[in-house]
Amino acid sequence: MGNKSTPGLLTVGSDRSPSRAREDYVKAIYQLGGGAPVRAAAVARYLNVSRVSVSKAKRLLETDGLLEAQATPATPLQLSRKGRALAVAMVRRHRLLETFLHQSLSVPLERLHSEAERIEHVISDDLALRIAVFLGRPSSDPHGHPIPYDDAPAARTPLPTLASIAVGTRARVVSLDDRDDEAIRALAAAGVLPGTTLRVERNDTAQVSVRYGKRVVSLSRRHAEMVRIAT
Amino acid sequence: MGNKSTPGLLTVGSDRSPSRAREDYVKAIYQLGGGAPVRAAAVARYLNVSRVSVSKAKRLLETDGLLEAQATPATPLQLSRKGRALAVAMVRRHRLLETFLHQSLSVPLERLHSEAERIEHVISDDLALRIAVFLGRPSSDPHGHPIPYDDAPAARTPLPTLASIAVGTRARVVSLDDRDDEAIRALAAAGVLPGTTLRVERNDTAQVSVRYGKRVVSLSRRHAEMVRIAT
DNA sequence: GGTTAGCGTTAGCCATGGGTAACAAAAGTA
DNA sequence: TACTTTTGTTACCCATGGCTAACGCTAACC
Repeated sequence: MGNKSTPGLLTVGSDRSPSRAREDYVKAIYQLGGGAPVRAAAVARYLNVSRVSVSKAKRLLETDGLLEAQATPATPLQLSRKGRALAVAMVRRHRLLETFLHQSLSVPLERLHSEAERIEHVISDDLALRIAVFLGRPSSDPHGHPIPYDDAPAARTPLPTLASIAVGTRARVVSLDDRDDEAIRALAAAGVLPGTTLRVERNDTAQVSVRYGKRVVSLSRRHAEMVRIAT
Repeated sequence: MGNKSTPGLLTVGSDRSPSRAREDYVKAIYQLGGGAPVRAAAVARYLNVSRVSVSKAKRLLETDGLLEAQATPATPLQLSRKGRALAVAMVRRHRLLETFLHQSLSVPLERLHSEAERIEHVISDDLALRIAVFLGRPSSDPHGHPIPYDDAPAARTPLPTLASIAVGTRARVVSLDDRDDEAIRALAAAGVLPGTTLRVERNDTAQVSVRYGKRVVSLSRRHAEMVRIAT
């Protein structure tokens, strides 16, 4: 019942089933580190759970062979080969689901994440593949994130965000962080979507203004930080 | 861990999350009684859980307002208006999912049930509606069961089964019980599918033989009991 | 060096889901 | 009516998920 759920970020969903919890931890570790070791406390913050819960989950995940055994308790968490494969499978399912929900069922952009978040835990890999085929094996989801078809760690070159760009620079929007409904709604309304090419007009601590074509829009810094771009 | 799971029947799935369990109980009560009161012991048998678990679930369901309050402990379980609405929504989601999985993703008939069984607990009503629209609001699922679009208790006139028919009678297959993979596979292989018109050639305690067109197939009595027909 | 902040762990509690054993009350059956 | 089976309940146990309080350790910070 106690579900604090910060502003827009990941809300684990109050419905914890055993396998669902494991998958959430594995996913979190993967998202945070992209293969690299992650501090347990970071995972706790990310998932909005106590450090204690992470500590307990750690044991279970190790038993399941999803986590590399730790040398000392303080060693950062590292996914095992199996854990990484599971994480990538989750990401694949998530992005395929988002793509399907958006393209075929017209689910609005800002609702994709939460809807996919629940379904991704219950569909089989076979079903995910069938969805991929149905969609024609799309290479990226509606938020601009690449869809990994094999278990490769998905070369995570962290692109710069719109907030980190100097005034005057031209950039192409690559992807939007999909976990914040409100931000997505605002960005979509402003026309800042994957594929859009724009130029930074202003960039101060509070606001980032961008121009594309004839239109100039102001984004809050928080929103600008959720936009990944390529120059 | 202890999951006995009888032959092919409903296997609750070891992944019990709070809401999932509630929905399974409500669905079971609905499927067994079709609106009429049901004995708790029957529910226990149907879901492969102990009577104790049902007894405990009863309290929770009453608290949630899904069950009508009982006069005496021995009173059969009866869904409340709210419980019935939930049950019908579950059935609707289940059948829409099966239809979509079969028609769009070509998931084989005998795997539809278990796949839909997991997904139905995590999709929103809005999503179910979108799927319905996507499919053109089909009136029945691949097993021949009607899809309820409103919350009407879905007039359950229990059709006779193929096993209860006298030799020589002509009948049209209306639906197949979708919960038994093995039976579905056998029936589909034998060509006994919703829509097929056939005639009963033999009907004894072990076997039921039917003819359709030039083909004559023998079905085990158990399988024949899973085929609902109209004469 | 000392203080402070952050991290991971243990102990103890709550709720949910599920199970046995045991028992009294109902329902069937002879 | 008397005996047997079925049914629902209570008392206890187990595991999972999560939480707070409290403690020791480590690593910055002054």
